[in-house]
Amino acid sequence: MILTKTTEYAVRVLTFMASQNEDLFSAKYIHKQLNIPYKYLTRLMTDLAKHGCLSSIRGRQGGFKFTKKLSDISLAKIIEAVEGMDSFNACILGFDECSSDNPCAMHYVWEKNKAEFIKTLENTTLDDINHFKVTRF
Amino acid sequence: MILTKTTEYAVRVLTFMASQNEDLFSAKYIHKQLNIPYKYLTRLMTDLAKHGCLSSIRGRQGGFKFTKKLSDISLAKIIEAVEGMDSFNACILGFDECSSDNPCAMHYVWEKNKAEFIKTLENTTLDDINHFKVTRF
DNA sequence: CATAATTACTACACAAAAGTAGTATTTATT
DNA sequence: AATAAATACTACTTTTGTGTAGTAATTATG
Repeated sequence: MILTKTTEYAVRVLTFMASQNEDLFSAKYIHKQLNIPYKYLTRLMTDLAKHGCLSSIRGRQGGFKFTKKLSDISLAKIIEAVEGMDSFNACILGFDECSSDNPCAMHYVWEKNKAEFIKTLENTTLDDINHFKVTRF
Repeated sequence: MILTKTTEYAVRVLTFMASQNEDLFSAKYIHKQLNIPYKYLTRLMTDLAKHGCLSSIRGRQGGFKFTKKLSDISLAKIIEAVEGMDSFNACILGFDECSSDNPCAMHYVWEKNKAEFIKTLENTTLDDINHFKVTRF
């Protein structure tokens, strides 16, 4: 597995929102559009709001919206908000410390791919993704 | 998360065995050396044997050993035996089908890294790893 | 002011992964 | 033949991630 289910949801929600020409989105609406379990989704979005990926507005006619620029929200930030980037920064074999000085069996192999991947996650923002071809959320 | 805990164990066990100048290894010995829960380990190793990564020898003085060449056992094979390479081949956002024709939001971003990573997993064998610097198993 | 529609919170239920325990089976040693 | 040491199998327990349910708090609308 690469991303947890919850992170999948988070990315789908945020990229979807970014792709629509709307300001405010209710959890109910997103639930219907993306078919993500409603209650689980509300908790996730509240969480994303707490981590600064979104702003939430309570009460009737409330919902969620971006207040940050889309170009300031990277995939790495989203992942960090949900499962944490440690999933990727940490040693792939689970050792507490792992470095070129004291490497695990996969250190060398994973080193390069990891650096590339993390760089991509850090450099790719919702704004970038908005310019890609995406046919499903 | 990249690899499941069980896959971590599998890689640690096999790379460790490959690094030692021994023919036969008991689960008990590996448990002591690598500090992996004994019962869980025996099940895993039996499983690895069933998938052809190892051969098992029952009875007193029994144990596990390689019968294939180390250069024939790739990381991809090990992962396939435990969690399955689908973890990596499948769409990173969990869609059943995902292609350049019908891409998810991360398709483009993950495409290149994924290809690289999988190629590395397929091309790197226990024999290769044996030639790397590894200080911990 | 009452109601309705929304987010926020809390507790529980379910499922999958990880770990534990006990027994059966096999085979070398005595 | 009996014992000991190993793998093989099966069932159970624990932990974690995912999903469900109900209620509280907030705020626009009538």
